[in-house]
Amino acid sequence: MSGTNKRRITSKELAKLAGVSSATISRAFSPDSRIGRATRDRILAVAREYGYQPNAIARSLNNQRSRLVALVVNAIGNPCEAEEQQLLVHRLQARQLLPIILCCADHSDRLQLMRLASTYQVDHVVIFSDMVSMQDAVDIFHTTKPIIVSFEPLENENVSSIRIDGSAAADAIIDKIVRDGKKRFAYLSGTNSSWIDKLRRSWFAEALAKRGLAFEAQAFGDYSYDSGFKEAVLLLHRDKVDAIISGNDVMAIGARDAARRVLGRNTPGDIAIIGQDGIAMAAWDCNDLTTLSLDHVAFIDAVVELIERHDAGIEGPHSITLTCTPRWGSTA
Amino acid sequence: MSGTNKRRITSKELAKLAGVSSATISRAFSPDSRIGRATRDRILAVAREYGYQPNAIARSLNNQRSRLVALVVNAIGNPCEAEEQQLLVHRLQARQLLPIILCCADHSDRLQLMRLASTYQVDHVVIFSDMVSMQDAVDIFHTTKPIIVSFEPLENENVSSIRIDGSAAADAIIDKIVRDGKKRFAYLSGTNSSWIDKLRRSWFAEALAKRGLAFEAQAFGDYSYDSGFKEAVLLLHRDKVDAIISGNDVMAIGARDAARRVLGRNTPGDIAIIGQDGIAMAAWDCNDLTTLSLDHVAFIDAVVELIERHDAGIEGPHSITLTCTPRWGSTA
DNA sequence: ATCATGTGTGCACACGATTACACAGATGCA
DNA sequence: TGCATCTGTGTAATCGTGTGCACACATGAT
Repeated sequence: MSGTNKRRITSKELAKLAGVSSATISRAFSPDSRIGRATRDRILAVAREYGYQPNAIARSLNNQRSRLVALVVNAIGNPCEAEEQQLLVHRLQARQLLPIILCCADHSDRLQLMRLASTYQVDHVVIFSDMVSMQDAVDIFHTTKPIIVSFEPLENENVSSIRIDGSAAADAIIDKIVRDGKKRFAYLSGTNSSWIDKLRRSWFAEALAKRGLAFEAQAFGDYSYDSGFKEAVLLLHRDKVDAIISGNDVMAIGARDAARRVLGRNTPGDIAIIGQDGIAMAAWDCNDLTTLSLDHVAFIDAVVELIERHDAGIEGPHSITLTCTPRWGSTA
Repeated sequence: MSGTNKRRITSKELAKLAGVSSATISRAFSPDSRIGRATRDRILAVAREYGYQPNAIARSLNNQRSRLVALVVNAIGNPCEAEEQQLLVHRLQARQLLPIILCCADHSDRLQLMRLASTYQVDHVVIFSDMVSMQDAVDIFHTTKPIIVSFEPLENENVSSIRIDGSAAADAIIDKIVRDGKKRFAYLSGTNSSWIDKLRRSWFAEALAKRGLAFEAQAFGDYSYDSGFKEAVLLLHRDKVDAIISGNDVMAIGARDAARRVLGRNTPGDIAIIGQDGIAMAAWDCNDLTTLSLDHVAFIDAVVELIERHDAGIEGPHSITLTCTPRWGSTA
């Protein structure tokens, strides 16, 4: 019984064992279907005895519903996304949905991967990555009717999206930095020019413009600690800035380390460093980062809400807007 | 054509469009099957035109191979595992295998989740979590013949495992700490008593025993930064230890912060702090942790190797052993 | 011309479940 | 009793592919 690798038993075989038809087996496993109380109990007992469980692949084929959800992410290790991924996976599993992770550095590989996932007839698609074009996604997943998307809105009946508004929080942060006397601002991008990167940058750019200021320097990293470290050295040394707005928290930590270690500058006195995301690590004692943070729970609540509407078959593209708040630390 | 949500076209419909039978369609998509060169080209052209792709669910049902792989993990955000998860996901995808993530805090929920995944006829199972009993795993996945397992070896024809040996590295690390004059050692566990936690602890315990020493204190965290911080305060204040061996790197960072911030102690002078895992963050300038590290690439190579043997149908339980090495930082 | 061989295609069934439909028996009501 | 209604079960079709078998045709050797 335990550990032996017999072939899995099928519904037809179980039917013979229980002295019923395979249709009745199926009914015993469907919560609300016409079946006698006694019959169901007997079948479930026999099923337990022989370790029977309905084959989800066969069921999916018949149902036209796979209960699989594709999650397209930039990276699994990346803390910025990991916390949200973790939450979402839990929420999905509570709804008996299984997440398939699609994660790819290269662009054409990513499209290939999305096509592969689409052949598995996934019921929903959640796109965390800012590297994928929504139009590509729509083209590939045009059968799973609406697709759930973070960030990038697209005028398409099949796309629901979550919009993020960080302008008020950025304004509050810039306000404090300016009052502290900082004058030369730099923006440290996470990618060359993704949709979300431009959006985040614009919040701060507008806050600066309102005060007659602008970014005096611009650097491009790749969202990693190392790139934050390296670019910060350049910004501080070459451009002599005294405030760095980073595209995410991890690069901000790298920048802080660079300022402290390589150039002997301290925050917030010599230089202000601002993160974005509000990951747990930002609040660690050794970091204590000032950051524009998004409520991860609210974000995932929104994703789940969109998935539920999709599941319920409510028509039309949906959109939910979330606003960010500042987290005040000792780096600004 | 783009973004419209027509129903996906089936092989039978495409057959009609291309003027062949559905069997021929199938053959056009199977790399080595007897089909005329010209016919295949024509079919592929028509398929591209109508956006046809074979339905993987139906294929899985027929094939008895789903090309799905279940990954059982403790947490997605957890950096200790995330780097390996990331690597593995890439390697799987290169082999056209799709990873399903199973991630659960609660024990009975986890079993439930594994049962759910098993109904999807996953081809392989990789268990990263030290919280799941191998016997449970074997019972649940007894149809997917061998299952791939990290860490815990189990005498079972269906289980292949990867063994980790950190004894030599632990010995080298203890050697240095003892020479530095440290005398009172504490072990900071990540879980109450998981298999891997006991194993890791034993490497250091033996190294101490060899020198006539032993752990004088023991604390239990949960692999998180916060628990490392909290438990370290107790260990340093109550037990007056001067060396802490942590079950992973993240808790070690928490312990270091606690020592520095709450009690004003510095490493490695006042106290030695040792991590385990060798995650990228350990090498960040702000951390520079001394840690017993495992080569993640080699680890994932081993996992993939086991999966390939499984795929190739090579019988028998397999096992691969990896050895750890020390990473020297400024915390010991 | 005959036969062996090889190539390309269609037919029909299998994979393991769900479900519309039909039907037998029980129940209720007049 | 006669008829309508409801309950529980079986039959058979269906979901979309893959593949063994049969067969038609082309090729080549004798």
